[in-house]
Amino acid sequence: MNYLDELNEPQRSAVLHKDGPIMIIAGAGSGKTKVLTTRITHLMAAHKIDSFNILALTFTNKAAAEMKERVERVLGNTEARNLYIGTFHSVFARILRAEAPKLGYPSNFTIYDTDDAKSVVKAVINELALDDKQYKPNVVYNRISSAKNSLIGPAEYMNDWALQQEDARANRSAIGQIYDAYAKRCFKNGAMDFDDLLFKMYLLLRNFPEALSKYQRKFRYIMIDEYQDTNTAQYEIIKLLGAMHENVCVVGDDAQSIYSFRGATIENILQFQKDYEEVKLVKLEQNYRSTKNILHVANEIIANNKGQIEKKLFTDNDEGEKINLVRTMTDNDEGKMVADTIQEQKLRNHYYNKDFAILYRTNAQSRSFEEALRRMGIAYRIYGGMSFYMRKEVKDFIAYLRLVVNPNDEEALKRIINFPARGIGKTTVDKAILFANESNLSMWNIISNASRYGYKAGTLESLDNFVTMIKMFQSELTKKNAYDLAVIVGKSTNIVKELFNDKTTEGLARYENVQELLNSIKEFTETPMNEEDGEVGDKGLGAYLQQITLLTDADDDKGQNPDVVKLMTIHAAKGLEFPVVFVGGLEETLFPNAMSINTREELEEERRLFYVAITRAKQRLWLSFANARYRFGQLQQNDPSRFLEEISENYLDRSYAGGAIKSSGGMGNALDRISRAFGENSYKQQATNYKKERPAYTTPLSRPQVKEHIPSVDFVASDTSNLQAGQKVEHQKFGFGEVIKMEGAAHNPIATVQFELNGEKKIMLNYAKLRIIDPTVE
DNA sequence: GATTATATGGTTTTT
DNA sequence: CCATATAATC
Repeated sequence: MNYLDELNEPQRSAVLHKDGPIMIIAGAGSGKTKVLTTRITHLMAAHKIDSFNILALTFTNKAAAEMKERVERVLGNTEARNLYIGTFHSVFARILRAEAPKLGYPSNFTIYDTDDAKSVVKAVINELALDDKQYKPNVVYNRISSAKNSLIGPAEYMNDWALQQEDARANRSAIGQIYDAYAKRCFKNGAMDFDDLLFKMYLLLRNFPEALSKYQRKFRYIMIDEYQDTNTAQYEIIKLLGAMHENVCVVGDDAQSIYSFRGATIENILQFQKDYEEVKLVKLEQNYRSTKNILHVANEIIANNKGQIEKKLFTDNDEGEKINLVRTMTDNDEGKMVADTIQEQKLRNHYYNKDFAILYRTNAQSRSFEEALRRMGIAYRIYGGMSFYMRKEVKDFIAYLRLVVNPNDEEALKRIINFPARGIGKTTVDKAILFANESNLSMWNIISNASRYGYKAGTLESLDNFVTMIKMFQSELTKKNAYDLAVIVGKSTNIVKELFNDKTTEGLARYENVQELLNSIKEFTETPMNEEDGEVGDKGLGAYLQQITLLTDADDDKGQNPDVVKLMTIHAAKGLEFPVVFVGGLEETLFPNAMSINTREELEEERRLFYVAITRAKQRLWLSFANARYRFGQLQQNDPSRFLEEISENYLDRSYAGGAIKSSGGMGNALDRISRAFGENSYKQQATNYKKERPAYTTPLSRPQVKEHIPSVDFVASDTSNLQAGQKVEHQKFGFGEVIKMEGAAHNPIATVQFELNGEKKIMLNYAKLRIIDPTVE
């Protein structure tokens, strides 16, 4: 049991606590995952608790996978496979799938992602003949979502006086009606949205005592990660599940609560102690992650929030360096500064790409970082934003698969009934939807009996062909695995062929995405699963679809280059750590965000977010802000973030001008003077606020003027040993061009290239990277 | 009914 | 700036 030796005192007491409720307040970097995994291990190894009886819920698949892996490693056997470790959503989806009939749902129900759900909301709003300017689908969806997260159903919503008042004041009193129609539509479609996975789980446990007792008996030990981010629905479910054994262990940090917009409430932490007679409380306050400087600044920031659970984070780690604070002129300069600095740090301190993370408040900020990194040839990966499964071509393909599994899935049907174009247009579809609503049948039901509904002969034929095709797929459902069936779908619908024939760059990318999708389906069918007795642990399409919607692109790193700089929002970075962290965009209106400065609660959440960002860093931390940045396509001036003023000056190093150019008197100043002369505002700002400050970081002028060229996404250096005159090439900086002549010795070949943007250049092939565009020369 | 041109409006964060 | 929605045209 030597795993216990690696723990400090409070950690060990948390692990050794076996029965009864326990709450662990775990500061940033205090080893909370270690405690959770060790506790699971200990329950199994020392107390002989059956792995089937342990439930651990996390917020991300990644966290779940990591926990499982760590338990497995310590245990040294495959017992960990039987643990129920997963996200709230995926674990509940799995349970709901088994129990769906109780709720009147088919067990192959579809899971609607946010896009699908909003589209249903929109359709419902139109059908109710409401104005979508007044009832913006986004707004309505958010209200429905938060109602569900508070366990308020349509009927309760319409009877809730406060909610009705609120909606009436906003001139949106029909939201309850929309909610009702939306819920009914989802039910008819055999679909649940993300929030339903929680809401229906709650209803299952509340309304079906035998189901409740079944899962209460099964989950003798329950562990909850990131407890500060649970919402009412999650809280009530945990309470129900844990009521029999009361072996509930929650781990959280009130200082890192950043999901209140999703209904999370810190109240759950305070409430937890009141729910049980005696709750053991453990505080983990030793930080093993960051330097003293970084931790000090983090503590300093968070101290500005009122009403926290008292704790004092400390570390035995080194002092470390001061925190770098860099001002740049624009968001593009900020990107360049970060890229330059990464380059420099790699050389100076021997970091790899994977040691760096660039964090930001909003997804839109990734652009300038991305461009700068690409220009410097630094490998990177953006997490979040548009995920793979949200891309149009991928969603279209998946819509076919969804329809095959669940023909009542109207969203899927609408998506592909005329894709690729097969002469079933808007009029036809609208008519079908109308019939469907009138008769309370599914749209699929209408079109598969189209002859009864008075369609014209031509339309009827198109519909029949479509229905026949889908039915053909369905007949293969039980005979073929997910991959084989997907291949048939791809072939019969012509999707793959059509994309293949599209030779534009985007078309190529789309084709590759669909291929990647097929690969992932193949991988799914070939990977053995750890399904439990009796459950539908099959390799069919239904099983595949069930998991896919709950994946985010942060979850699959497989097959990707592991040595990359990581870019993500601060929200997405929660729970992660990196040797070197850049936090960009520390400006008023951006961070804190303009949407979140109206109440103390909102502002404090922004501050916690900043706290989370800082505490991701292990060794070095850069904070940056730009005088001006593009927003909505327009240059916008911003003041530096108020949070920066909360850091004491002696922990900051403002001298850092970024990358190779430490400019205290050279280029930067000159450029600064120029920009002052140009922009009155920036001048004023500098004169008032930044007298003492270093010049803003700007791109050095010393390099020859090169017309901007952003390398292609797929830029890879080609083998140029046989390069010949006449071939077309791409250079990372100079852009596209044609080789005019070859010269130089064999060991040092030189190509003269005529570039479209930058004229004739001599390129030494031993050093330059060229991508050959057409390898064949006539 | 399909394809193309123009308008509009939206960025906070996510399972 | 970008993506999607609507209008205009074939």
